[in-house]
Amino acid sequence: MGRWEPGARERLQAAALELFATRGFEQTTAAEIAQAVGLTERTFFRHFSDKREVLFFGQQEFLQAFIDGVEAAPPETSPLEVIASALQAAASFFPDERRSYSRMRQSVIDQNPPLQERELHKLAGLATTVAAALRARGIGEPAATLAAESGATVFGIAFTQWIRDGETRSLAAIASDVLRELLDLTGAATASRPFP
Amino acid sequence: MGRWEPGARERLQAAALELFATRGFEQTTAAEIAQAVGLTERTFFRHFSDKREVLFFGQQEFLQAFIDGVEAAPPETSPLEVIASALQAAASFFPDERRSYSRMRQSVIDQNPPLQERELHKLAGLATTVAAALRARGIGEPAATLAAESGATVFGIAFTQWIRDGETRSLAAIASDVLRELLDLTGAATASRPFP
DNA sequence: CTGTTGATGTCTGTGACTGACGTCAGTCAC
DNA sequence: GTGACTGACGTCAGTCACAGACATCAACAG
Repeated sequence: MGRWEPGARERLQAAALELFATRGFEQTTAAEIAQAVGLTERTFFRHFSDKREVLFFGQQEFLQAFIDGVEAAPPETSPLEVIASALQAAASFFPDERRSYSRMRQSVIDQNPPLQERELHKLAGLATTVAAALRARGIGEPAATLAAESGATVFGIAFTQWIRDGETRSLAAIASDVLRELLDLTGAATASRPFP
Repeated sequence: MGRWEPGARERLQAAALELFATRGFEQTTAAEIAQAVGLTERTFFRHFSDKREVLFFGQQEFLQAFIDGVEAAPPETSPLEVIASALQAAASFFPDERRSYSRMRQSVIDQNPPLQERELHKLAGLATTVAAALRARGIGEPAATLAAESGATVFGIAFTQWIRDGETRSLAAIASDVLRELLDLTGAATASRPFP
């Protein structure tokens, strides 16, 4: 056994979520989180660049899943089909067992503007990365960015629906539905062609 | 003459942008901004809820323009046509004279993650408000949110293009083009109908 | 047995932000 | 004209997020 308990980062993340959920984000200091797992404030900030990051660290695999989904699509696939593939890959990172945890986490975020800002920033980063992956497939601008941002939007709406009370469908199924709705929406507009 | 020079808020905003542009956002303290216009730090925070807000205060009219554009659309208009109307209305808030100022401001934001987070939060707030306006017109979910978010995305991409070096088209023209691209993108996907 | 390394603690400082309270010019009632 | 009132500001003191510098100590390589 080492000098310290292993998994300091994970313990800090768990303690932080619990404290944020009970006392609230602002009413919880970084020192309190650290103390709750037998560490000091300084160590907290060694693991997380700032207090908010404790709720967002470790999303690298999720982002990678999204990218993998992009690259898994066969060549010459239309941008939105690539996005559909990416959405399915990303959704696999949120199996139903994770739903209740996600719900709790999201309720904390929804109650704190600073956390919402960070979440939006992460989502924007995702869109930027996906856009780059699309460009690497030969898709030009602004199509790549447009498709990537639309994918992020669809994912966000689907995720919100996934954690709603009473929702039982899988995230993959919901995401597929939402993407379909987006196509219907724009399809309807394209059909009538009232745009200059 | 009063005891103090009038327009404290505007003077603070101007000084802040200038200092952020020269020294950088992190290297500029709120106290320095205040001192630059003969005020104290405490007064700075009376005008702006936090340091970042000095760059974002006063966007109420812009948001209102967007909403006005939504409400100006004739009844029974398809969601994306409503968005097109809103985009045109919003674009009128950025005449060409404002381009160079916007460029400077954006370059400051682009260099500072905390400012980017705030900007995304404001844009998300815009989408939320527009979605509510669409729902008030009888558009259901998720169509309303989807359309509003797409509108925000289009505006964001168009604005980025409007700011680019060498760009001479008006924001309204660019926004119109980007929206057209979005329709082409989804239209192409809808045409082949490869989605389940 | 010894040098190095990695994760941690300790100490100390800066700057964002807040609450309580004091100040003073203009304004309005009387 | 005088006094109460108000709005915009200053002063003071405090909390907390975060960062740099340095010490500590188990583990591990040699």
